[in-house]
Amino acid sequence: MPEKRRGGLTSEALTSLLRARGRRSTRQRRAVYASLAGHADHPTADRLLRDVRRRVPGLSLATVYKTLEVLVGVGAAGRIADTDGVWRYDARTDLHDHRRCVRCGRMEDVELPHRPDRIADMAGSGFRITGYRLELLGHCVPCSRDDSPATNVSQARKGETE
Amino acid sequence: MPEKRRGGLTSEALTSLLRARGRRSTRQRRAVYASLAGHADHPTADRLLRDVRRRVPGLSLATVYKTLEVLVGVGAAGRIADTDGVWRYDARTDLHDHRRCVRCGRMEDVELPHRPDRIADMAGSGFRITGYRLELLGHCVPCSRDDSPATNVSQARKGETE
DNA sequence: ATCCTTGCAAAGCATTTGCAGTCAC
DNA sequence: GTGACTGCAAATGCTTTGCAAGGAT
Repeated sequence: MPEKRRGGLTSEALTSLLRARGRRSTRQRRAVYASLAGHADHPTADRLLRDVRRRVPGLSLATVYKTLEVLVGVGAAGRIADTDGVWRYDARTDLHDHRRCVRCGRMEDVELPHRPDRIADMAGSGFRITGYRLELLGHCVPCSRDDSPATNVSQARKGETE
Repeated sequence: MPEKRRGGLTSEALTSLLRARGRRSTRQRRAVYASLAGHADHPTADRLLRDVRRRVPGLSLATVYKTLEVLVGVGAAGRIADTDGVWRYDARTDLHDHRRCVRCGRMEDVELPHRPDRIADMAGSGFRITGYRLELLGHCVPCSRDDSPATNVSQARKGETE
């Protein structure tokens, strides 16, 4: 389902960005970025590997991780700690929130009507708030059709209590 | 700093709860729970091990994990996925939010004035919201005194982009 | 021709699991 | 006495690291 550009940088823009930061533009990096930008959800490194390998056969998982670190470093990607302890990546680097399906583990962007600055008031007793992280939990559209097999149940293995 | 009961169940109440659920009340379980209930922050399994070992010398990390699983199972504790991918535990099981110091990694409870049901409106396009997770990020009081050495910098190692 | 990147394999961590001995009931 | 629990050690799964060979500039 992915592979369609969903915004993000063009291949050339990515190359410029990398060079501007003293990093090289390689086939692997362009391909990983293209795949990431093509995902509306927030793929894990492993997911990206399987995806990109169709175009770059020899690609290794270590390279995916190293590449993602570079992409995050130059500001072309963001890294999100999922509640199941796995890193997820995102071609969007602006502030936004997420929603995660507790059944299949899928994580998507959400546009909240009010990105509250009110949050700052929530501090309390001297804590100096610099940001926050909001994750909505629930059931995504496919998983709401209750009996259909979960898209990717394996990703939902560890639940969170709270 | 910890070891003072901060609410939570008495030793007897914990024993009753465990028995009611068909589990046994052991020295290890009571000690782990007592330590957990004595923490205002949200300790990791490793932190609890170091803490409880002062009272129960031979305690193993595996037992701490198994115990925490049982405590969560009987509703005596909650488990929170930290943004650095490490599990943290909490003797509070009611709904509440957290704030985390981005410098020392310390995570504490926050009482938000409005535990919004507004959140439910944030759904969008068929996503059925069942809950959410809000984590305020910032600098805790000790870490706000900028030059003081961080309480526990090691816990802050992995940052989050967003 | 540099020296940054890649891919492999091995190492690191937090967490989980298997199993014989031990303890709560 | 029995079966659940403990502690050790080994296994797991994700991520990182070391290093020789390869590729971008």
